[in-house]
Amino acid sequence: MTVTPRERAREQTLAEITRIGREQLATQGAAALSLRAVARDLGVVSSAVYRYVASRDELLTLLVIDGYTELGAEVDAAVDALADDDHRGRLHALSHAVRSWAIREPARYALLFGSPVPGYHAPAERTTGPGTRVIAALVGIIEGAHRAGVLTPLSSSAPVDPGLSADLDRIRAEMGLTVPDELLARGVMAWAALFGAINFEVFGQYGADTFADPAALFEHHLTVLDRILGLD
Amino acid sequence: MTVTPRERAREQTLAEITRIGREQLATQGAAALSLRAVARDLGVVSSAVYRYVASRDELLTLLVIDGYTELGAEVDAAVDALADDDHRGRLHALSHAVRSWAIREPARYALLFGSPVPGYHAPAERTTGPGTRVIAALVGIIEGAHRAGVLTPLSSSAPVDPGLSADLDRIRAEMGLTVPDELLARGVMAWAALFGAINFEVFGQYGADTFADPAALFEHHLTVLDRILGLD
DNA sequence: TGTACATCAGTGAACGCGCGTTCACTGATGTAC
DNA sequence: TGTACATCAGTGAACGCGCGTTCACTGATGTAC
Repeated sequence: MTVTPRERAREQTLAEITRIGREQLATQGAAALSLRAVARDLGVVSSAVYRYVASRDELLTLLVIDGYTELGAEVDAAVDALADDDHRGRLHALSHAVRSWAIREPARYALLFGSPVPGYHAPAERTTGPGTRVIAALVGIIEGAHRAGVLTPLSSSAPVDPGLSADLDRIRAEMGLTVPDELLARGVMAWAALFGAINFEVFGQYGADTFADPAALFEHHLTVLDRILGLD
Repeated sequence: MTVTPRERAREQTLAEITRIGREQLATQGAAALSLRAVARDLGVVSSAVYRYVASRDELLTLLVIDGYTELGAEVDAAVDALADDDHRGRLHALSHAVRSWAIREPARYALLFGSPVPGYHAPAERTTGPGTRVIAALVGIIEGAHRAGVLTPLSSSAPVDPGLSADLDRIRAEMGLTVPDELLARGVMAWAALFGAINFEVFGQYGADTFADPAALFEHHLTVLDRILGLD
């Protein structure tokens, strides 16, 4: 199984194509991503790209996987840099990692978490794995804190609807969790809230001059996240 | 100031154009919105549309305003249907109104709250007014609950960063509010969390079969919203 | 080591398509006297 | 009420543009004997 020069060249070109795709995404947005433009930047005739990528949708899929993978790696690295029992530290590290990546890579972030690209459907069998790394990390933190018994119980813990409970059972089984329904449901809300806050900031929903220091706002948001999960 | 038949016809055609634009949005997405397609549906030659709309961007702006206005009206109606002192009821009515509209009009929702349309910048002077109706209603509910003294104080109320505090001062002045910094900041997070949850549901971030009953999940999210704001 | 053949990257032309926008025009509707 | 002129909605042709994808091809790189 030696790697031939040809194979190496092929991999390099493919990597170059996704690199150019990322750039295109950044300057034009996903809807304007075009194989012809990629070919131009690659210095090659448009049809040549079809040696590497079957279609425009295939390139989008590569970019989706690429984005989820990079984001997931950064999140995991940030979380793992902290001690297992520093639950709040890990939650904040995760949150900061997502926000930093989103601000650094707004177009790729938009591809993953913004409105769907019209006419494109990501193939679940290829994107689900990389696409669930952040929520997996978040749920892992919650599970750890729960097992350590450091989550302050809710004063009034609302019982969970039976239909929802069935869904949560399945998730718990799939991910090997022990957290109770109500806490798991709060975890989902924390996840949505985190990305909602980042969406608003990255997509400019706050308005141009409303918050001079969005980082300070985000820090406050993190205290709210702690509160949602009972991590305070 | 009588309305001439010509003026009436003009207004009707303009309304027809935005109606067709809404349809296009629903089937194609914002990036694919095209004046030529609108002209086709209107049964008119493509250049005729320019009698009514200066450019494609102008049509997008009309659709943005149209969307914010409809959403704002539905939210206001839902909130105002409840008694002034039913703070939690009003918060839930607002949330349900936004969610219902988003699910009913996913493409228009995406135009307002999804990733920015590449190459298009909404003119702030025309969209800010309609675009702030939901947050205005939300903050109004919080202000009312605060004045009524029904918000349970936080066990540990994190002090707010000075830079953020300055921003909040400005907002408070602009909107005529009396809520303290920390509560106002939580209101912003509640706003982001609400839209984050709706984003995930409408944009399919949860995955195809993860939650069989998203309405039940949303109900639980509302209890978390209550908790964020101290409305429980 | 040398030759014959297979593999594969990249070429160039072509297909059919849709887009935004401009411009000179026709003909109907409105207005001033 | 009737005529002369102005306004304006809509036409049709054209501009220059970019797109995804297919296909027969050339020529270099690799492989088997």
